[in-house]
Amino acid sequence: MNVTEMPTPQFNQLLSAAPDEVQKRIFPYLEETQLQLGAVVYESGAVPRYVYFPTDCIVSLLYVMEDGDSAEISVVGNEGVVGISVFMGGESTPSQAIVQSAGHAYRLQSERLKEAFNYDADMRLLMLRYTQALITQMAQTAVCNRHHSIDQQLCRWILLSLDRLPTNQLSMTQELISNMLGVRREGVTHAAGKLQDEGAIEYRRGHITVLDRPKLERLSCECYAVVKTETDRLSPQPASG
Amino acid sequence: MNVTEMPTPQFNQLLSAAPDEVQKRIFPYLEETQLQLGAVVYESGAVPRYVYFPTDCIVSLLYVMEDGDSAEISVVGNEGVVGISVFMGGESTPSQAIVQSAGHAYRLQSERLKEAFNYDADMRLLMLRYTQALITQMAQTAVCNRHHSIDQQLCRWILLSLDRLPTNQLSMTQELISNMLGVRREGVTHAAGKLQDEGAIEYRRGHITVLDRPKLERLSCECYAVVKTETDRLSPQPASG
DNA sequence: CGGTTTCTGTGCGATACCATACTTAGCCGG
DNA sequence: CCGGCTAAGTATGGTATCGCACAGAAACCG
Repeated sequence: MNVTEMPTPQFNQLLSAAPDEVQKRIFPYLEETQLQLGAVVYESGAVPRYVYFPTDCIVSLLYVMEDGDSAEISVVGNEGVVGISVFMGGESTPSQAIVQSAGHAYRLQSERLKEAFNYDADMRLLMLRYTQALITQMAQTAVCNRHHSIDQQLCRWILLSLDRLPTNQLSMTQELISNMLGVRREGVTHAAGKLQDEGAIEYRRGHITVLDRPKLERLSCECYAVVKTETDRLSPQPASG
Repeated sequence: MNVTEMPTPQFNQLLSAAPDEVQKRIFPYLEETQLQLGAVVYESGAVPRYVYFPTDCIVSLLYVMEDGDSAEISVVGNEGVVGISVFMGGESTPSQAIVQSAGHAYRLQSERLKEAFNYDADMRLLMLRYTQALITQMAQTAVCNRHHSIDQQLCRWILLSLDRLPTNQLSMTQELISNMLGVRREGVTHAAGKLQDEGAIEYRRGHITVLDRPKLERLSCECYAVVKTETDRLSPQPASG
């Protein structure tokens, strides 16, 4: 896939799996957008005017605390949508959505998704099953934060990101990763150094290349597998046509 | 409230706020149940046959890891329902639900809730808004696990429990609390000792009495307030009639 | 090509929490 | 009232992570 070209809406799994009738209704209103690294998709407490369906970008849901410390709650790629609070009925959420890996997404006016959600039972099921996968991810993040080492969490984080990208390379500084994991930058340096020594990854100034994915999976805690399995289970079957 | 008597369904806020028509449909099928401390309401990965609407008990959603370590993901009292995966469409979840404070709940066959959910848009909104509050709680748990001390987390945990009980006393051993928080029992002993020295709580063998709630709120991290505010915001207005 | 910025590596002390082992104390049943 | 059990307190040492300070190195930019 040439990342400078806008992929079609089918690259987002939710849009792709949406019922035909819903596709007819909302596809005309989808707007192609390019999301820059670090862009804030929505702010904490704000009512999002648009929801975003990523195709080749990654958006992180982040909670930023009063003292500026932060922690990633979950991550959204082309398997999902940013802005579930729109159809969950709460409008806003206390978290923030920021672009973790630049790329493209389709945006849609919140109201249009809400309509489709209320109008079509299949669409609703699709969105709710995705939401449940997201819930699993948040729950597992809580567990992981409690019990696992930075090393393990870094593995989990890289793998989750990798699953949402077409390449085996992440463009991320250790500083940014540390913000996501909610740890010090030095901690990430240390963990990444170990992974490099082990030959699992290679990195240089803002770029991580995964060399040995199986090794990364072995070094990760069980949290990655749990999230992955549950996300797959709850994902729509790839459209046969 | 006499805890040996079964409260009416109205003691659960979701049942109480359910649309009249839904109440007519499902109330006849509600079954009073008594939940013992430690009872497993549903197992990880199982498809729950019943959902539970607590009235004066507390149920914790817990994740238990391969090595036996555990962590509480969120907590459900009379403001909510245990078994959201039933209407979210995923059927099962990787977490476990266990009774953290004994008491009563109404149970309902999962299918009946699912029907009501699909049948009635207001009911759906009610359940989804509650689910969003639950999501906030999980997200905040993740953040809290990452950044806050055991002392702060204990305060948060006591306050969240207190909000779901009619008294200012919790019947909990430090051992159980440590399982919930995912820390060692000694850590809880230490933190609880400090809170007692400060005059915020008093405890003896399995019973914690809150003496100075405002102090507890001050000693807690911001996480409690965030969850409380968001839960209140998303809660149904108390039925006027 | 040289200067500047940004990213990464390292060292050091502080600390919160863990693991283990053991002791003390409260509660309950006989 | 006395044993026994379980809950809670304490001691010691180890380790992961933090906080801070700074040094080296790669990319970038005129």
